[in-house]
Amino acid sequence: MLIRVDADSPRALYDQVAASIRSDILSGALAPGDRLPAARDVAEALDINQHTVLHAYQRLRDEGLVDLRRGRGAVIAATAAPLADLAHDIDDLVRRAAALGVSADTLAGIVHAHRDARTHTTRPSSREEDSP
Amino acid sequence: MLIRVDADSPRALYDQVAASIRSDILSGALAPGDRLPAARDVAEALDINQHTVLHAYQRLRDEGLVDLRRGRGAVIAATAAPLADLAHDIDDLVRRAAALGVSADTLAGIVHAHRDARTHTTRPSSREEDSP
DNA sequence: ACAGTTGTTATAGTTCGCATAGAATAACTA
DNA sequence: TAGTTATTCTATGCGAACTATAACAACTGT
Repeated sequence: MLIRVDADSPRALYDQVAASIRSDILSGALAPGDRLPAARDVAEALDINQHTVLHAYQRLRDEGLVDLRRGRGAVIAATAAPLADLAHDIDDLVRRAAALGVSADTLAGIVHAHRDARTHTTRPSSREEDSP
Repeated sequence: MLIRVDADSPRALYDQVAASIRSDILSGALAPGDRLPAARDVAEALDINQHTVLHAYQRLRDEGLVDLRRGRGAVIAATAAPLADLAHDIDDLVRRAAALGVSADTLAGIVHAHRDARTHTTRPSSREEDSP
């Protein structure tokens, strides 16, 4: 497995590291039980700070994707298994969106907002669209 | 239409405003040709700065969802039409992910990373998972 | 032509998350 | 016991986000 980050990207470094690992879980390159390299090693290899890598690891832990135990390192959690099941569906959606001219960036924003999709409040407070 | 923001959310205010409008386009509450309220008015109603609202509008313009012209205001672009076509698919995916215990937040991260899905580099650089 | 509306641009200050650095500590492995 | 690795702490620099004011340019309606 290889983690890539782009210092020029507007995206936070820790977020890029986490995304990179998520992708590997999604593609099956990383499976439950597999061990991630030590944060120190990743940091050195990418020439970034150890804390930044650990930040990514801790975020993945919050998402239930990895288990962290000091002395033992970071291990892909069993909970991560369902993620691979979504791989095909996600790829499909992204592809279909792209065909419609909707970027993955925009699509991600929509998915992100889908937390309160059911409590969505579109109650009209003023009229702006009544006449041609 | 009603725009909601949460000052305590870790998400940027301008991003919340943009997401709120995107949702309304997605649900059909806003259609091409519809006019958004003036940035000044939205800012006053939400008790935030005018620039923050305009930042959201400009982001939506970058995504091709709205047209901005001074003196005339912000209007939903014709390009935004395909977005509604994705509504059902997105809802499906989010629901399926939730059933698997994958949060919309995590899902959004994955979709976001799908920009370089085809040039993805999982070339092994070291061995960590060869034996039990 | 004129006044009102609305996005655009500019400047400036505050707050806060991100990233860095160094160091000490606790849990696990061999 | 020695080595590995995540955890926690303090501290600093940087930039994005947000705010506040103000002037300006394009468009609308009268």
